[in-house]
Amino acid sequence: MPLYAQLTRAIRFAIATGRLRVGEQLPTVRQLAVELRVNANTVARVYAELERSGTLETRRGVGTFVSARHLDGNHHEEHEKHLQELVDRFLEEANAMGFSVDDLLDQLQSRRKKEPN
Amino acid sequence: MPLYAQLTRAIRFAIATGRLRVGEQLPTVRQLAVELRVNANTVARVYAELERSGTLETRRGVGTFVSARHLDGNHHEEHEKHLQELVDRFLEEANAMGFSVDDLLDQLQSRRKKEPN
DNA sequence: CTACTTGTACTACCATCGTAGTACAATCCG
DNA sequence: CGGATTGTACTACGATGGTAGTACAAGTAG
Repeated sequence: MPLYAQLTRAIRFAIATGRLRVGEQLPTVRQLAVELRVNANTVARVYAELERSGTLETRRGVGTFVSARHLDGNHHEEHEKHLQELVDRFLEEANAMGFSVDDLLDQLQSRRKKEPN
Repeated sequence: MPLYAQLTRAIRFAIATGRLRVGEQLPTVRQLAVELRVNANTVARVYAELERSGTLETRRGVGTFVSARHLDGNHHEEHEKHLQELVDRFLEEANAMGFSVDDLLDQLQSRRKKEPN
């Protein structure tokens, strides 16, 4: 998995689990780049993408921060839509492999007990 | 989505839904290539991959056929394993987006009523 | 054996993607 | 204003992936 995708996922996860809170500042593009031994541009792209999707806010000369936008109602609806799309892709793939919705449900339910997220 | 992936999926689907039965012959590599306006090699790669995974059997000079192997017990176990892997990937992605297993279950269950596969 | 049909190996080309390098622009702060 | 800090645009390079072209190999059928 490419670096930028890993980073995106990591930040999203940190926010989703509360390890990064609304308003909190993220490391500077360059700081994080050095720390991760990655080009500054790669970090910048991630920040930019997350800004487009409304999870971050960036102010030049200051830094990048966790946006509050993903708490309002509109964003919740969008989030729901993303879940639906994810499930769509999932179903399609499973379908091509010959699995039914019920198969998936069974499998998921057995996970629920093992690793309750 | 690349041609070879589309084709793979289509064949898998056809077999899973019974539109292609065990023992039945598939079009020749070249036939299908012409029909789909695709290079013969692309079709060949798909056939080869499906043979490796045990869904097809190929006999030079004769043709390619739907294998019976995917009906036996071993293959069922493998199939199960693939399902687990698929669910793993799915869970990881959903997790990175901040969804819990329960969210997914809800979403899936609402699908079950609408499009019963 | 020979002609024909089948799948296959090898190669090369083109597009796309991911990343890095460098130079630029906006903002802050003294 | 002017230096420092922030994010950003542009470019280029390397790697990978997908497809096509061509030539080959294995098997069948007469």
